[in-house]
Amino acid sequence: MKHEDSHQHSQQDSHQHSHHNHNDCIDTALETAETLCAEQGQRLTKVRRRALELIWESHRPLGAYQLLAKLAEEGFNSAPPTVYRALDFLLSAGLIHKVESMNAYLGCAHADKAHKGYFLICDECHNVMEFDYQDIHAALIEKAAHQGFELRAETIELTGLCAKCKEKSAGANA
Amino acid sequence: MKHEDSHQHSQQDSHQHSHHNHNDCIDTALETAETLCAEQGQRLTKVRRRALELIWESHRPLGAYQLLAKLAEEGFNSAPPTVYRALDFLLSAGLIHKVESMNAYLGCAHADKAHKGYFLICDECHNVMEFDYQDIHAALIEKAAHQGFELRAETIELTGLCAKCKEKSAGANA
DNA sequence: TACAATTTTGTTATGATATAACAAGTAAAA
DNA sequence: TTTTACTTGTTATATCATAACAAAATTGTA
Repeated sequence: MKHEDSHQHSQQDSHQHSHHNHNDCIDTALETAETLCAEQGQRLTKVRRRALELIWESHRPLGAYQLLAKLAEEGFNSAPPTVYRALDFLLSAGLIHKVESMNAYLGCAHADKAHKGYFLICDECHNVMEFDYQDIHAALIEKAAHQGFELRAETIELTGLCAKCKEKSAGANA
Repeated sequence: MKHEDSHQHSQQDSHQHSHHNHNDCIDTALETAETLCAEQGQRLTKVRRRALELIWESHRPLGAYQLLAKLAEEGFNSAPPTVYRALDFLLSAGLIHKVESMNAYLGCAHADKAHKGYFLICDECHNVMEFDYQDIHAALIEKAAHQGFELRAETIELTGLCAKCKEKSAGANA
């Protein structure tokens, strides 16, 4: 069974933002974004670029209006279409994912790879891990095809308890 | 590879409701609901029961406000909490599923079986098939566990083109 | 450059989905 | 029958998202 890459967006378990530094991820993501947009003749404008950065800077999936507030603080227009347009752009460029069950948006860690967004979402700390699982993808395609269904997009969102929170709650019970 | 049951909720491909008769499904679902609620000491009140029926009568996942309108027509209270309370009850009893990517609700065809709702959603006709796929379920549990994650719930929503719509569009191109 | 075409952004308004909070009613248990 | 738990009514509001059209910026082209 082939192994898959995974990406933990946060290293903390409280609701506060803090010193966690994943600047490398952010830088990489932004560079990838620049490259992809350039290749495809897409314009990564100021507001789109900044929206993408802010999404990456968040340790958790970010709601549209949370993002809008951050943008507004920085002098961007504060009307909803501003943020939804940026989100639409980033989504269709494959630079972010929408977590449907949270109505929130998350930076995509492998925008260059043409993949599906599979997520593990912790009920407790609300951190989200993205994972890529080729076996499941293949099985779903096969399964759909078996019913004559041509698969185009997948929403795979798994909720439960992450390792840290499981440990913590076990500790609390002991 | 083991096979799984599936359930096609609609037999038509237009947006209109019509003579399609899945009264048997509805009757079975309602009986199951009665039984399950009785067993668990839950009260399937008038509005909850009627909400469940209306969801089943729909050929597609039903939005909360669509359902609310139908209930209101029949003399039930027309304020949003009425419908959301009924939906919450039915969801937690496992009698319906929420399709997150559509913000809509669907009768659950195997409420008695304790399963996950996996869906195939046609982009064209918006019909939804529920399917149950033990292999994928097992693989997901294993995959999550491998990262120390304890899985509690799964949202698996696959979109694309159903057999009928694929046929139709092929016909149009010929 | 000047012009047209295209894309992006600004702006106002509204639609769609969902919940908070507290009062009143109803059914079940003691 | 009184208490308790649960369910429903009611008003208000929070949250998520888009329609429609005007203005500005960018790009392509003569």
